[in-house]
Amino acid sequence: MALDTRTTLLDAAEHAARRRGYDGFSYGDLAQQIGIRKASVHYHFPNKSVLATTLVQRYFERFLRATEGFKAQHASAAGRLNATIDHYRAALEGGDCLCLCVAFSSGRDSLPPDAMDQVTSLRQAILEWLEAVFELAHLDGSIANLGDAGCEAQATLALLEGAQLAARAQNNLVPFDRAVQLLQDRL
Amino acid sequence: MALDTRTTLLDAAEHAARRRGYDGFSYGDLAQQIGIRKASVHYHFPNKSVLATTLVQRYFERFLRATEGFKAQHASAAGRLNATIDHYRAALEGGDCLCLCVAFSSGRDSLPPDAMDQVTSLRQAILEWLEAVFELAHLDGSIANLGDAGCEAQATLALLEGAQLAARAQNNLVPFDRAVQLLQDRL
DNA sequence: GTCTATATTCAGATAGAC
DNA sequence: GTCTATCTGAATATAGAC
Repeated sequence: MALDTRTTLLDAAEHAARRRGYDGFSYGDLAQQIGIRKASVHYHFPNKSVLATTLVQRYFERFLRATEGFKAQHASAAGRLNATIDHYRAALEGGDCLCLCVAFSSGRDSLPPDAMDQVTSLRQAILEWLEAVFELAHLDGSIANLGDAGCEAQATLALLEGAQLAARAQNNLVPFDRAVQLLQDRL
Repeated sequence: MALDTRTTLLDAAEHAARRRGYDGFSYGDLAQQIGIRKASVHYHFPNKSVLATTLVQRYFERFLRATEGFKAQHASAAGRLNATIDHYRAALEGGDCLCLCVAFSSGRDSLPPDAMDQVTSLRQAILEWLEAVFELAHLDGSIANLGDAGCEAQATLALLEGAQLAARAQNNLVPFDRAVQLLQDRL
């Protein structure tokens, strides 16, 4: 099934953004990668701000679908947290691809405000998901050594994003796995 | 005491790099900020790669001096870890300034290889410092709920760097404080 | 929808005067 | 050490032909 140009473009842009950040890819790069001219990229996304916003929106929707899947597949808090950890691990693609939230947060000042607002919303949604998981854990007892659900959520998101940075800095998954091991030991 | 131009330049560059990443500041920015022309910046640092490498080197030396201070001032593992957390908190400067390691790691692909090598070394030194702290904790018992020192070190670095990202995304220190609270509860 | 051609702006960098 | 002047390349973006 051949994808339309717009989708191919979004895929290429997302991958580039997650590897090199917002400043790190250009319309020229994207055009060359998918075999059209950069003026044609402007036909699909009139400017880079629109492209970035669309990118985060699509990423956001995918995240919501993913958590719906986790809820359907895992009844316990431990199962849902484990699935979330795997999600962040898989996003690394072996070690050189950050989650879009990390890639865009660190370059915050260069990101167009519209796109940054989207990132903030996404971040909030991730925190809410994690907080719900830890609230469930307080009921089902599937995670050891529980603290306040809000703090656990903030700490877990920080751990996952930091672990991604570490993996990327070394270009392999070992630092990620070591960083999350103590959390997984509680499951 | 008036600083020499070179030092003023390094200070401005470090601040800019930690706010906007490697791609996010230019010789023109620096020149304007300190009131000289950009050709004069090239006199002090012939190219941006040299500037970046110098920046990380200086940051590295400062980190080593900081940990020496922590060792002198705090005999317990808990005291040393708390000082390290404070160090990362202070580096945020209220919420819009990342540690150089985070700022440069996320833009890895655009960073000149020499500078990236320096970042890798710095990262390694931070991990060794944290690992030594957790090894001491195994002896002095000042940190509760201890796991393997290597994993604790990786997890702590990830937590601190992730907590910085969270604080920066929201432009205030609250997410940082919430993310590290459970760790501090163990001290 | 995609192209050529072009405008504008800005980046990193160098030569050479003072 | 700092300046003016200039080069080169690349980025975002637009106009208009096909």
